Order: sequence, then C-alpha cells, then structure tokens
Amino acid sequence: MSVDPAKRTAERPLQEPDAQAEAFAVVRQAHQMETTEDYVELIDDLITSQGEARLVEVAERLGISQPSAGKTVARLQREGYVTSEPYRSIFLTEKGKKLADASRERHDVVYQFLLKIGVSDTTAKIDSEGLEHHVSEETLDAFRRIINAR
Amino acid sequence: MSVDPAKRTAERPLQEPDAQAEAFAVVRQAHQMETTEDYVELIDDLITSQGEARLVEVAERLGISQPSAGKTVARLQREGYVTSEPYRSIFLTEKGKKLADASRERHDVVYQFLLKIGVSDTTAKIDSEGLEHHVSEETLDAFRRIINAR
DNA sequence: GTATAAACTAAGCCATGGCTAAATTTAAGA
DNA sequence: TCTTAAATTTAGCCATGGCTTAGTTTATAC
Ligand SMILES: [Mn+2]
Ligand SMILES: [Mn+2]
Ligand SMILES: [Mn+2]
Ligand SMILES: [Mn+2]
Repeated sequence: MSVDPAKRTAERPLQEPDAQAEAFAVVRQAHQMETTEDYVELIDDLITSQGEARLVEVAERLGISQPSAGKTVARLQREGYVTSEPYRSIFLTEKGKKLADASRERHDVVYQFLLKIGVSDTTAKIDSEGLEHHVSEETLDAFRRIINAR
Repeated sequence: MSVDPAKRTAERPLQEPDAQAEAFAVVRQAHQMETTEDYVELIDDLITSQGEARLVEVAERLGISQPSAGKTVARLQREGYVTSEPYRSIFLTEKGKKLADASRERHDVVYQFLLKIGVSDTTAKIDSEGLEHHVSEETLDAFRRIINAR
C-alpha cells in the first residue's frame, strides 16, 4: 500500500503555500472550537439523561480532574455557552444549546458513517470523537449519501 | 436529517463513563502527536522537492510566524525528530523520517478516500489535514477497501 | 442537629503553541 | 569588499488546558 518516495514527488507535488497555510489555519480553527463542542454536547446529554449536569460527572466522562473541567466550564461561561452558580449544576444558554445540537448531529453522522463502512462499534465511537471536529459540510454531505445508500 | 431529542435519548444512551473517557483520552493523545506529524511530513516534503527545509518556508506553509515555527522545531529536536545547527536548514533523524513516511501514507489514504466518495479536491485537501490524525488503523483499512473498490 | 463525606473552588504549577519586537548571523548585490 | 537584505534567534508576552494540594460549601447520614 505504500508508495515509492521518488514517484510520490511527481504524483503529489507541493501545494501552493497559501493553500497549504489555509488548510492548517482551518485545522487550528477547528481545534479552537473542539473543547467547547465536546463540553456542550456532553452537558446537554447529561441534562437529558440525568436531569442535570454536575461538574463531577463532566470531569469523569472526559477523563480529567474536576479542577480542569471547572476551569474550562468557567471559560464557557465567560463566552456565553453555559451558566452556573457556585456549587450548583451547569446549564446551557440558548447559544450553548444550539451548538450542542449541531455538534451532536454532526457527531452522529460521522459515527453512523463509520459503522456503515464496516468499522466496529467501539472504534466508531473512539474515532468519531476526534473526526467530528474536522469534517466540512461538503464531506458531511458525502457521508450522508453513503449512510442513506442501500 | 436531524433527530427528535426525545428519541435520541432512547436511541443513543450515554456510553459507559470509562469508555467515553477512554475515547477522549485517545483524542488528546492524537492531538499531542499532531503538530509533530505535520512538521516532519512538511519538512520531508520540502527536502524532497526543494533540496532542503528552511525554517522560513516551514513557517510560511504552516501560516504561522517564524519564531513560532522555530520554537516547535526546537522541541522536535529535543525529542529527537530533527536536527539542525543554528542558522542552518532542518534535517530529519531516522525517527523523524520514519514518522514522516507513516504520516504521509496515512494522510494520502484519507485524501484519496475523500476524493473517492465525491468530495472536491480543495475540500479533500483541507479536511484530510485535520482528519488524518484521528483515524485508527481499523478505519484506515475500511478507507483502503473503498479506495480499491471499483 | 451535627458529623462526615462529597462536590466544588482557589491557588499555583507546567507544557504547548500562538504572537511581536529586537538582536544577530548569514547571504546577496553593487 | 562592503553594504544591505533576508533568515534566524532571543526574549518575553498570552490563552488553553492539563495537573496537584488545600480550603470551602453543600448534601448525606446518623
Ligand atoms: Mn461530539
Ligand atoms: Mn469530540
Ligand atoms: Mn495534519
Ligand atoms: Mn484534531
């Protein structure tokens, strides 16, 4: 499956510097939103299934310490995605709920797509958690077409 | 394509906390390698196509400042992926070259896969730059099967 | 009601990877 | 050669998101 390096040079010439830089900029932008998306999606899931989102559970499900989760929740509050009073549970703002819904929808498409092409459930869950943040609308549409194909 | 929230709860119950935490841990691990992979791949491409990898070009193609690129190259040197003497160009170590080759191969599979499912070249280039770091071997194999399907 | 446990916050540490401004070194040109 | 431009380094700034340790508040249990 690997390719002769000499051949590769001819077959995959360098992109234009500007185009390449733009691609990296898009990735950096996606990373900047990634934590926010994962938190609001998780908080929304907890509210739906447990009635409330407690910091202790957010931290447990992210696999990080409570203070780390708390610091990010504080940032999300600063940025208007969530609200919470000291020692109370976490709520989504309108803005946060909207982002949560969009993120879950996109996450689900990626997950279902992986299952459709024969990836195991465990791997689909793991891979979709990372992939979801780097899928454009155009690629998402291609995924949807394949999901809906018989 | 979106789903009734009430239904979703039934259809997509929360994962086990441990499994979910493990997925996030895998993503964090991937992010930790991401910069390293992009740099060695780019440095290798520059050496192949231009004869050498200069910091100025690495920075330009990443779309970041020269000092930022220089700082990361210094880390890569500390970690044994590259060598370079002051004011000279950048070389890959054995370890760096190996990682570059593996990264390019994986990147190419993702790129070719996107093209195969009907994504435009421009979008395939952009999306593959982010997606490449979050694709497991199992998913990569599924991608290869589709690439090779007639 | 009070003691204890659980949850949360506060404080302060670290690495990564962005940035700008200002030196320094190397390369190029007249 | 000598001047100047380009490339690189140095220094120091910032935000994010990890961590631990220690204090505070709330909830639980008796
Ligand atoms: Mn998600
Ligand atoms: Mn995710
Ligand atoms: Mn990449
Ligand atoms: Mn990523």
